[in-house]
Amino acid sequence: MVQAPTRSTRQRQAVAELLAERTEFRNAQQIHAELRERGEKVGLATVYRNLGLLVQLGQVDMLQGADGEALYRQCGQRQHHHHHLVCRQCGKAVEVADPDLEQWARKLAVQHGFSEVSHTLELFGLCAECSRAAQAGDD
Amino acid sequence: MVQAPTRSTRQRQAVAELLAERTEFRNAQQIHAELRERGEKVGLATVYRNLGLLVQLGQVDMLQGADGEALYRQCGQRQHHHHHLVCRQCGKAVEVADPDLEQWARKLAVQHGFSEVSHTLELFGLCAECSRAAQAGDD
DNA sequence: CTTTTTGCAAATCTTTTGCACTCTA
DNA sequence: TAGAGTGCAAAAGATTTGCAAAAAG
Repeated sequence: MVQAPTRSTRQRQAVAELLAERTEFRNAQQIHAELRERGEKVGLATVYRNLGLLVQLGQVDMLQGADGEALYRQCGQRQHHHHHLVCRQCGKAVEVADPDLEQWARKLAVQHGFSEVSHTLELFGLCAECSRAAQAGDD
Repeated sequence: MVQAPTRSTRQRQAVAELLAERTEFRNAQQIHAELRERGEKVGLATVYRNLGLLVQLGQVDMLQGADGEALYRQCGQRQHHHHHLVCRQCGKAVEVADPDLEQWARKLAVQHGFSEVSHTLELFGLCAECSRAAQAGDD
C-alpha cells in the first residue's frame, strides 16, 4: 500500500501546483529549473522525491522518454489505465484510450506461459505547432 | 543512411556471436560480463560501441527495461516492426506481432494534428520457469 | 602505411542517498 | 518537541568520450 505524505510543505505544493498548470510531459530537471525561475527555493533532490511520491499516489503519470529519462505529467484520467501521444519536441501530450491491449496481452501471456503481464505503450510524434515551427525555421 | 563497419574485429564478432546464441534480452554490462567469462578480452566501452552499431544496422533489437537501462537481443524478425513479451526476471522473450497499432496510431495522430508518429510497446511478465522458481524458493 | 577499433580512465547525466538541519503538526 | 521533510554534496549507475596504442586491410 502507498501511504500519503503526512505533512504539507511549501516545496511539495510548489511541485504539485506546477504540474497542475502545465499539460506537457517534462523531466525532473526541467521542473526543477522552472520552479527556480519562479523564485521557488527547492532542491533538485526534493523535486525528485516529491515527483516519486506523486507518482506512487497515482496523481502523476510518469513515462520513459526516448532518451531514457523519466518524464512527468499530471493527467486527467486518474482511474483508468491509459496511454499518451506525446510530442517529441515540446512534450505536449494527449491522453488516449487503451485499444484493448489488455485482453490481447492477457491472451498472449497465457499462450506463452507468462503471468503477471503488464505493458507499456506510448506514441511519440510531432505536434502541429512544432511541426509548423520546424518547417519555418530549420530543416 | 547507416554505414556498415568497415573492419571485422575479434571483439565485434564476439559480441555478435553471443547475441546470436542467446535469445534473452540483456543489458550491456551482462553481455560484457558474459564475454569475459568466456575468456574474451573485450572492454566495456567496446561492447557499448558495437551494440550501438548492431542496433543501427537493424541486426539487434534494443528496448528500455523497466529500470531505464537498455536491453539488447538479436531477433528473428528483422523486417517487420514487432514487439516483445519479455520476462522481467530472466529476460527471456517472445516476439509478438503488432496488433494493428500501426493504423490505430496513425489515425490518432491525424485526429490530433500530430505527424511522424512512432510507438513503443513492450509486454513484461514472468515466464513459466521463473514463475515456478518463484513459488518454490522465495515468497 | 593508413585508418578503423580498442582499452582505459575520465567525464557525463540522471537519479539516489547520507546526514545534519529545518520546519510542520 | 518529535519526526517528516529538505538541502547539499557525495555516491551510484549507465553510457559516452578523449586519446594513445593495437590491429585490420
